[in-house]
Amino acid sequence: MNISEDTKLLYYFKKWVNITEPEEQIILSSFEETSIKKKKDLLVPEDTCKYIYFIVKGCLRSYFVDNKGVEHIYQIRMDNNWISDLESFFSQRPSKYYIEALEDSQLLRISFEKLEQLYIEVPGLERYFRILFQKAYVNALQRLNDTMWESAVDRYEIMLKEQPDMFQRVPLVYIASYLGITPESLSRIRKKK
Amino acid sequence: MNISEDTKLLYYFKKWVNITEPEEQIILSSFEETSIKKKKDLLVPEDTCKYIYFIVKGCLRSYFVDNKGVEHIYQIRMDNNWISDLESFFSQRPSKYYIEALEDSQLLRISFEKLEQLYIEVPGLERYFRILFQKAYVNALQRLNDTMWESAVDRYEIMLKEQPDMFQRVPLVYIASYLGITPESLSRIRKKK
DNA sequence: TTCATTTCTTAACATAGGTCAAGTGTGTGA
DNA sequence: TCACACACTTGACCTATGTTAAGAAATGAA
Repeated sequence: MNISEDTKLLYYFKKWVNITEPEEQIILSSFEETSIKKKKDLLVPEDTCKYIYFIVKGCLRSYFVDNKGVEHIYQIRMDNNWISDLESFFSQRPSKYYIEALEDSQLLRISFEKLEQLYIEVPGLERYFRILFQKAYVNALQRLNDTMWESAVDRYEIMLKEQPDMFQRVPLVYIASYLGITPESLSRIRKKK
Repeated sequence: MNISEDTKLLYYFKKWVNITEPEEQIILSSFEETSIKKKKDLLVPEDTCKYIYFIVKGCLRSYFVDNKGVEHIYQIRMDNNWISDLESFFSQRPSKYYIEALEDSQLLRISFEKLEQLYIEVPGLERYFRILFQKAYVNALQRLNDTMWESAVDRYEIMLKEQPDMFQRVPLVYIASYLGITPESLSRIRKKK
């Protein structure tokens, strides 16, 4: 693992919990470096999600395909975020989702078994992930409220304000799906500005 | 704290983590019993949410009021579930939400400070809440997907199947709002059956 | 540099669900 | 036990967004 990658990961852990020197080594040895090319899948339906991934650099989406064959994106994640199918990962049962790279991406991954072991060896990480999921849950509820009660126009503007970088790196088709609308609608919304 | 209440709370902790005898005592002494009458508020906007509540028995909703004065319910919780405004609780900043009792309810509450202390005294609880938030997050994403991609009819049917008890105890106006539709639409959906 | 593919836009039309307004029951507090 | 608020329904009409279909613009591989 090179310097920039491990300092990045540890930096994000240390933002929320104290990690000792020896713990740092245990953590670093539990993660594996991996990379994935644009348009390749990290996970496909029916496979069990074996890892949680920290995105060192890159961009990925997770989506499912409904019974009419339409793709529905529920997450787009970029640098310094985590991506996985937690439902499959924690139950260790087959996933319903795809995770696909939208850019060539560098990742750090940890397996289910290693993470369980790490929680025991470095109790601070249990705290880190408690806080991470807590925040993720609060964000998901906020996004749920927006989806239920804000118009497509307002959701677009919220996203434009809160994640402007996505509009630089992600095709609008995907952003439309993430917003819960069609590409045609997004196009109309953008035209009105 | 009476026997049925404390066994209930500990039962739910023990479902996911090991708790020793002395730890049980620490936990029980950190929670306070409280109760609330139907239609009373546990939390109102601008107040900081001081507690997380475990619902021993009862039913509560949390909602916000938009700038047109319309109420939007984002959670309805009944027996053996937790309720709070986590955003306000964890940041200890003013809330945007109401939490209101839909039935006379018995609760166990723990304050922010006590919980932080408890995480240190009983590390297993850090694990318990990590797992709790993890599951809550996965559920919130599932609900988000349903809201974005399923029709109102399908969402109604999913809810009818997964939370049939709510239909026995909660007025349809509130269920409609929770589903993200108007009471009129819910009425029409039910008529078609 | 060119062709093919992907991405984005536009327009005409369709529809789910919202809005407004007017009911009918029904439970509960005076 | 009366009345009044609350819960729910119904109908007419409206609007945001979806659907279908076509083509323009941008991107990238040969």
